[in-house]
Amino acid sequence: MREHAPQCGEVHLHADRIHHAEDGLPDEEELFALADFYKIFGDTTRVRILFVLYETELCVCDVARMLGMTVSAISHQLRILKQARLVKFRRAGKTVYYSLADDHIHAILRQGMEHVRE
Amino acid sequence: MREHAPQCGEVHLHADRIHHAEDGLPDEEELFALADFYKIFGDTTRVRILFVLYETELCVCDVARMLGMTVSAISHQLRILKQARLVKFRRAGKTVYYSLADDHIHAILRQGMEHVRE
DNA sequence: ATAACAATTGAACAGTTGTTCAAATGTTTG
DNA sequence: CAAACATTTGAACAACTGTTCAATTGTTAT
Repeated sequence: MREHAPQCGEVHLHADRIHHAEDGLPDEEELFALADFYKIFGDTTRVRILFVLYETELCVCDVARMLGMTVSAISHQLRILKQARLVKFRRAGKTVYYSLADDHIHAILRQGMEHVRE
Repeated sequence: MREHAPQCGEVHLHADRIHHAEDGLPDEEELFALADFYKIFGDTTRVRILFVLYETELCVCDVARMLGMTVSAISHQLRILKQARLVKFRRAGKTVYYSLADDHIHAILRQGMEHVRE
């Protein structure tokens, strides 16, 4: 990244277009944040976790059993979801219950699903 | 994946919750499609490309110059975006012009940006 | 046909990511 | 305090991803 870029011969012709395209561009920081946000949803395990949490809170063990995966694998992914503030948790004795962080997340999942179903 | 899952002692207590959570679950195929869809947006280069195409069509060379990357790298990513039907293209002589596939994509980008800006 | 240029493609490489396994926390109960 | 259980954590490994480089395709002009 950030090497000196090549030049096609039509720089002059496209100059106005390039200016136009550059005007409304979100800054780099925002684009990074956006990509990072999408990255979280871009894994099947994480999406599956989010959907089993759609209706109700569940403990790590239950999620693991429902998805047919190890508790460790789920815990690792829940940590990522937690850091991204997509899920929240509460401790009740030995067990930890996870749930979607807020209704905003429900909305995002619903929209995503609608888009896929077209 | 798909190994035999562990069991926490509280199976009985959580049984109803699990059933509830399982009911509305989208099938595996849809979840895969959803994750794949998000995966595309989960890369900084691709998101940057989509945003420079937000206002106007551009040729590969212009995109490369605007993002300070090689034509080859951009072309590879455009292929992915093309396969995912996020961009379309038209050929005009030697140059190939890319643009967002339809207004739906504009909407998705707008929404994503709003979410990041909170 | 040949040269020149835009774009695409494939292989290789480095960096990242998700799962597993083993060990460690934290919490409750005897 | 020790035992039992749910969860977390770290290291290691395999699989995947994005970029680079070199070679190729496709188009136009001479």
